[in-house]
Amino acid sequence: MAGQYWLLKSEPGNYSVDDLKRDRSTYWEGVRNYQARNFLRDSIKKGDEVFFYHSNADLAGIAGVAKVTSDGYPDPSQFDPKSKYFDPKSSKEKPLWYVVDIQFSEKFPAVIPLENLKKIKALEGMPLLQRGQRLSVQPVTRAHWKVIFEEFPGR
DNA sequence: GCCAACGTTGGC
DNA sequence: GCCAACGTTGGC
Repeated sequence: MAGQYWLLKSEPGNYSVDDLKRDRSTYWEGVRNYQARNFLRDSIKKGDEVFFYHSNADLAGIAGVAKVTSDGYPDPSQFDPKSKYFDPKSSKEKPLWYVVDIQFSEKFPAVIPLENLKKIKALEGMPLLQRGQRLSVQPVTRAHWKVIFEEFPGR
């Protein structure tokens, strides 16, 4: 199957696109929502591409692009009592939470603000733009992915 | 900091 | 299994 597209949210105060650019790669730890977990465990595959989204930021919006470099695997932080993501309900035999590895691809010269995305007719129906939606891992259709690059050629 | 929307927990 | 209470997310 051809590569799929996703949007991953991060609070830049916690981990920003600049952090990813510096690190070059990371694993997307700390997702503790079952719907998002299912995407990480079952759906996201090595080779997929993701928008790096800044949430809870001075300027909320899409900040860059990254590439997925692994399929989902158990989130190591859930087993670490010292981690803020530690989950005593999880076990190595039956892990609850998953991560994928991602690699830096591109930082946009300017964040594409959520506000601007909302104005684009062709993006209607995109999960990100739905009222009250707060899923931190979301699928992005190929059509929406393309529209965003077309609408913001210089980003 | 506010608060609406949503997810999770736990008593029954 | 219901649902109120509580906690979290995230835009503003």
